[in-house]
Amino acid sequence: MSQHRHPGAPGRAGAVPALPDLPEATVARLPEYLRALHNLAETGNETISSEGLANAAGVNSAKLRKDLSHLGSYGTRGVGYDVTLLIEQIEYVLGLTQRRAVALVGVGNLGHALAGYDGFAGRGFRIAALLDADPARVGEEINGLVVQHVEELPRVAAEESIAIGVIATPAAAAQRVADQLVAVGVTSILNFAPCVLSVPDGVDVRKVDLAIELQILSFHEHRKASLTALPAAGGSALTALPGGLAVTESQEAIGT
Amino acid sequence: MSQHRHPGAPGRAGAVPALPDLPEATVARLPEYLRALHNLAETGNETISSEGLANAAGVNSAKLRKDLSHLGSYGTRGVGYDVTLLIEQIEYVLGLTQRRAVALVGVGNLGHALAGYDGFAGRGFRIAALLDADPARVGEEINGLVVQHVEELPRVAAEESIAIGVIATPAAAAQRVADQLVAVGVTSILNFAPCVLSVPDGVDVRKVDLAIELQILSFHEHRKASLTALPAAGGSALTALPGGLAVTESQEAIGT
DNA sequence: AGGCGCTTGTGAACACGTGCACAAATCGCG
DNA sequence: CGCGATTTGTGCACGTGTTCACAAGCGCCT
Repeated sequence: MSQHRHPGAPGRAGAVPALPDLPEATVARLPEYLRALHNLAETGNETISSEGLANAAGVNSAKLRKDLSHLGSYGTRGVGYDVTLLIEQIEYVLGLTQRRAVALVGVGNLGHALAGYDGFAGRGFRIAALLDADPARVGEEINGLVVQHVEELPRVAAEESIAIGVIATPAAAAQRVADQLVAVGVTSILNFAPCVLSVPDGVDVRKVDLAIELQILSFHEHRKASLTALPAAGGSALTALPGGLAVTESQEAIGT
Repeated sequence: MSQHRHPGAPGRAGAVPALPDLPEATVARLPEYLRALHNLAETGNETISSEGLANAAGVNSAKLRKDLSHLGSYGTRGVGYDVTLLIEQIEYVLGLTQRRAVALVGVGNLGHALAGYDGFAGRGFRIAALLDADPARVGEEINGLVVQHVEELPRVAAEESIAIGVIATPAAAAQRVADQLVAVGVTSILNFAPCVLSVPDGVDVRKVDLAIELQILSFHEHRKASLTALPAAGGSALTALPGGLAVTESQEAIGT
């Protein structure tokens, strides 16, 4: 039914949607656009200009247009983009038209938080299973799901057709878990453990390391401190100990 | 005091360290190298070749050498890098020689996990304060810290000389918190809320959005599925409405 | 109907990041 | 003491991503 109405099918004649292989940088921004679009839709906007959407997503408008053009975009010159249509477009490309099942391995500190994070359900994902290697944690109920032993993974994967695995274990256990996930057919892994995973070709791994993010910020702090210290030429010792420069430019922030 | 002994001071004559402004991509990898180096140090390695370290960090060895060369690196040809020295170098550049104080705002689901995350303490950071806008949460003790009301931020910032703010609030509150952080002199923010923050120039914001990571993975899943589906040339309708294609190609992953 | 203003889509220049391949440097050994 | 094995540091070519600037297209207003 109504292939033409469905967001997925590009306007072209061809039958096969054949995802254009988007630049990786573009893919990484699409979710951001999607979130901004959902906000706009909720506030009653029917169309949005590239400029407006770019602002909402925090990017350059030319970049946004180029990104959207990659997916054969459906903007109208002089008007902008149809918000609903664009949402459907992007959700199709990102493969969010089906709700993907996620298995979360490692129900420790972070795992608990992830299990309870409502941002997943709202954005196309369903946590289908919680797993842990620690028998003491098996049986615990979190957010309506019961923690199962990680050895149950093959059965769970078969039942739920798991698409994505999330690793929230300590670093020492992560590689082993990754191997187990791969063994049951998972081809996408989100790794929160601070370590490098080796996986076969065809398996995608994305890594999130909270400490790394902080360290990057630390670098910029360090750099800013060394720069502001230079003109004064005063103390290199001070560079290491920024007491409280503070408030001066805070007003600038408010102008939204 | 002891500028010369400090790892930071490059061997050159000059007094001012004057951080070379590294390529952003390099900065983002340095923490990874640092982690790998700490592992190596623990397992008793005194030196490491670029090849070895590159493997441990999951990057190309040429890239690693170029990265290290940017910070005026201290490798020895024919031998490799002195692990301890390199650790000191990188820690200096990243500004980790001083332990930076972090204020965490938003002690909900995720905030709890972050507050308890031991990866911070081990890597140069100290959570100096927990803050929340919800009076019901104020007073709660997490990991030895008592949650304070977010209005206490100015006092806390003055006492602890907060360098970095972490926002783990709902999206609706994030901009307001960011403004407050900026107002007390914080110039680096790690934002977990799914929204764009606007901050004045000179303030760095890094964003971590768990759902976005999953959506990127989802795209690749979708793409992989559409590729394996193509040879079959079966149904475009099916591609657009993937009712339950699922598992078919799962075996492919196993071939290491 | 026609013109005008606005917005998209994109060609082209530019900046940035990556990877190869090799010369220069260092160590260990005979 | 000199030679060969090894490994760093880097010049260069390439690919990717970003930004500008503008022609083409669309709707609205007169």
